[in-house]
Amino acid sequence: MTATMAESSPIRQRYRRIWQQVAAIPPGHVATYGQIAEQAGLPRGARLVGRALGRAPRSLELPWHRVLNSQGRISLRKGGSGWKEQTRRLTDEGVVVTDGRVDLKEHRWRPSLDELMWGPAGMDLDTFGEE
DNA sequence: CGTGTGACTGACC
DNA sequence: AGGTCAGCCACAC
Repeated sequence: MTATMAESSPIRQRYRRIWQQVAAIPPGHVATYGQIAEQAGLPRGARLVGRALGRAPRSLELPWHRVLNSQGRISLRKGGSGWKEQTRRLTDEGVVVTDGRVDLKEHRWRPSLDELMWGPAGMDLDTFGEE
């Protein structure tokens, strides 16, 4: 009972919606915390996105490195291991990163209406838990 | 239950 | 461009 309640708690559902949106960011593109929050139906939930990423199960293998702040900058501690890892992952998929900063005008993901409503074709929603 | 703390943001200066 | 600040919301103490 207790476990079931925790699994379907409101906050847990919000996390799953956030994880789904992050998983939908195409390689070579980026999104902002605020953008992911909005697409997940959580306006003003940018901080929650950061928290959700930190709590995401490793098994989901989320492309967390494609999420940047509103200025297109990496939000992890500059120069830290996470910062370097994010820079490397982005660079590896063709995103130009200059001193922890990405040009949103060039790399920002702009989902189509269909993607916003149904998610990218072929995405397995079951991975994120029951809905 | 009050306080402080962030993988945040937009408004101001 | 760079610094402050008040909202923001879940969470740790």
